[in-house]
Amino acid sequence: MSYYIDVVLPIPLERLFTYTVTQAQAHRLRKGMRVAVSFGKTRIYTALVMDIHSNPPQAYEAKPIHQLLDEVPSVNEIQLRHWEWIASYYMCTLGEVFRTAVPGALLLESETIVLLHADFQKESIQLEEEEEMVLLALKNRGPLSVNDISHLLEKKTVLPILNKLVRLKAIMLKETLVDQYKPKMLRYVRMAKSYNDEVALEQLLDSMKRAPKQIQAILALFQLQSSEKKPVLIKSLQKESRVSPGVIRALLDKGILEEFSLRTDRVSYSGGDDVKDSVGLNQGQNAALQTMKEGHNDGKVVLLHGVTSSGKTELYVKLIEECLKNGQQVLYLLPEIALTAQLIQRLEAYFGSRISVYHSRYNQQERVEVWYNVMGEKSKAQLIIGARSSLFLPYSRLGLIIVDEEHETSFKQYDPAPRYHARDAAIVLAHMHDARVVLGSATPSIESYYNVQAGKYAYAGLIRRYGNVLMPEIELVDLKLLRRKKRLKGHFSDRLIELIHETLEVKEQVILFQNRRGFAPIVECTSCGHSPGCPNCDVSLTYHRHRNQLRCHYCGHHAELQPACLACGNPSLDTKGFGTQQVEEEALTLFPEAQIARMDYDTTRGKHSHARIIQDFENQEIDILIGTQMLTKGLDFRHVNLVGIMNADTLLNFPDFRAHEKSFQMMTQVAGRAGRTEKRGMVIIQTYNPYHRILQQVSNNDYDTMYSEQLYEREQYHYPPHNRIIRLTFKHKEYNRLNEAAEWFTKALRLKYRSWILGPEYPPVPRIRNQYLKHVLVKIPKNVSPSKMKNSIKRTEQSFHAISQYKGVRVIYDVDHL
DNA sequence: AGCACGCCGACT
DNA sequence: GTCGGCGTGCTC
Repeated sequence: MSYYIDVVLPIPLERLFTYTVTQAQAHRLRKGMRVAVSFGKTRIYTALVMDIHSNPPQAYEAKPIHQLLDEVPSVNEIQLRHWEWIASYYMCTLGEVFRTAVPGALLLESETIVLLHADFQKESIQLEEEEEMVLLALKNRGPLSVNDISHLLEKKTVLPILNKLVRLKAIMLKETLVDQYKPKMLRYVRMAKSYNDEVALEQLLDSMKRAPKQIQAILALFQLQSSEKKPVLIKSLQKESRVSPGVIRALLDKGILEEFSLRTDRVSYSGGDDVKDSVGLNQGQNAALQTMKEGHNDGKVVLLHGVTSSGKTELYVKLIEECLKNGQQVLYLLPEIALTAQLIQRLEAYFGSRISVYHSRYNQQERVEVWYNVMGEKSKAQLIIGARSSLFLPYSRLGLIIVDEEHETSFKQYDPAPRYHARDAAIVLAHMHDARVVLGSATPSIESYYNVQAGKYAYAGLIRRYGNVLMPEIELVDLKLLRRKKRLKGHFSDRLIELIHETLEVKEQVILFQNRRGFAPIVECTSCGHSPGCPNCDVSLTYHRHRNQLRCHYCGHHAELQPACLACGNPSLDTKGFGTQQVEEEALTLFPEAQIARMDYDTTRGKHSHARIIQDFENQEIDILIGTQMLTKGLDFRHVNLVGIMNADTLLNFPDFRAHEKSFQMMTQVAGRAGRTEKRGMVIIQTYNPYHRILQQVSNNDYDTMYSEQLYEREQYHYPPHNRIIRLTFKHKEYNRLNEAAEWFTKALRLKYRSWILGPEYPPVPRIRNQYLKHVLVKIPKNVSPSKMKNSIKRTEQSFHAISQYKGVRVIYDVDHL
């Protein structure tokens, strides 16, 4: 009997692929194990076994697999079911989910290695210069990768040359798997076995009378062994015995000591184990906890709606505690890596060594370690804190998922596929584990609140700040009025300046929020109106002052700022709009004594720069912190008493049906940074439109009115949460072809769904990296099942791609687009 | 996604 | 005349 396996490959292909395996392999293989398979002419991929059977494929001959990569499954059944749900719900392939879910280091790929052919007679053949270079390099440096050779010859396409050399039997090509994961090994020492009994040891020491340093080292080793009761690191022996490395080397060479290596974890908790019990809760918290538990007992997702600084974390701690006690795993999802540092610090106090962190700034090796620790149900990975990708770890006994700041849009992956929403995918995952879910926010998403109203989710509220600290006082400042009265200094109203002075005087801190980065987004010629744009993307370039540069935020293109307008030649360029940089400069002149720092995308590129700014601000080495969205993300600063929102209108005027919801959330969140201790904080919102509904709702902290007004509008226009949406993006480098293609697709959809299809429309930036874009928005009617509608769209795509002119047009699906 | 095969412009 | 561009199709 022959055996076959169906595997999924980490590439965007719809189908599974079938390979043959031997009987022995078939018996060892199980669903979820990795195998290396050759795919196509040259490549070797890591594939995942989905099925083992003995039905030979009809239309082709299956290839044998290259090798097994696992003894036990790397991916469990629940994960696979979860992946399948993601692939079907978010309209992507299982392979794309596979690629995103598994740490890169577990996905071995082949590399072509070039070797010299053993019995090649060089003299007999006349070779080209480049061919000679390759052979010489191979002779001198040994086997090389194709990449090395392309470096060597300083060109991209080297395969023709290599193929010719292969034909001449001068070289050979070999595919090798590169194992990317190397466990970190530490070097230890111990006495060689032969000296384990006392007699031998005494003899040894006697014989070493003339090597006092060596004796010193051996004695130190014994001392360390008895005091530490665990293997002794070579490093620590050296330090403890205070001998030179040579002495230990000599002992190792003589065979008196022997070296061994142990695998160690790169990521481990270094604090002590003196964790504390969770604190008592106040009355409001207790009531909320009770409600949450009832909700969970009804099998519902719980939305915890707690105003900023109301002590949501303590409630999470209680729930986590309970779960860990039952030996279950807990996942704590955060929207941004930026938040983790502060949160980890807080949670480590309770859960110490049971915490593992997982996010994209971790390197591959670290991620694999967390993966295996979760898989092995290790206690050090019982509580996972991470960004959305930590959803994919191999949990086997998940008891609780907390989605903190659930309203944050960064939970949705935008590019590449799978374009999943971590909050929603977490709820599905929890369901598969029969685990509980808490969604926490001070400003819940309309979607989640809607689910509460619909009775799908349970609701728990915390309306008071912890320690009865008052909610900040919010004051709207009318910029229009002030401008007329000439009471504006740059972008600062006199009221804001006054309050900043007051705050600085009492040594409190100020946060200024400006929702734009760069010095001035656009440069414009005042005589002809021309504004320099990006050559690859249809967008104006942004002016960055520190390098006197114009940059494109989409493709990274940059150019020097020209002294004169390129269109009309007049030296009349002017900057329009303003960003954090300009606010910073104005602040520097207005408040020369204050320490001022800026935090935005530009100042936080480095790995730790972000953490450093936060740290400095916490330590009150910074008085005024100016920043963008980053500042809204749940950071907890104790000495901030004034928050200034420089211009609320840039938020409100965003052309998007969620703009008002987002503005409310963002302003409420920034406002919440003010006054977290006894003193009541102050928030100044500067606007040209102080009677805007949303601004009124922000200043009255009136979530409910905001919700019902927004919901009403969304219902009118059939937007989420009332109707689900899918956004289709068409992409091609030819303008006309793209237009025709998008038109064709939209017409086909309209035949069936008529008014539920919007577009096609150009996005705000209609060309990125020389590719034209067009959007179509599909609203799913209430009486149509989303999965049916998705299938129908996919079928339309098939007919679409069968048309030869449209073959090269890419179609991208974004289900539940934000 | 890669990669090979296959057909048209600028050049040793 | 070739080298090399990327359009098209296939991968068990």
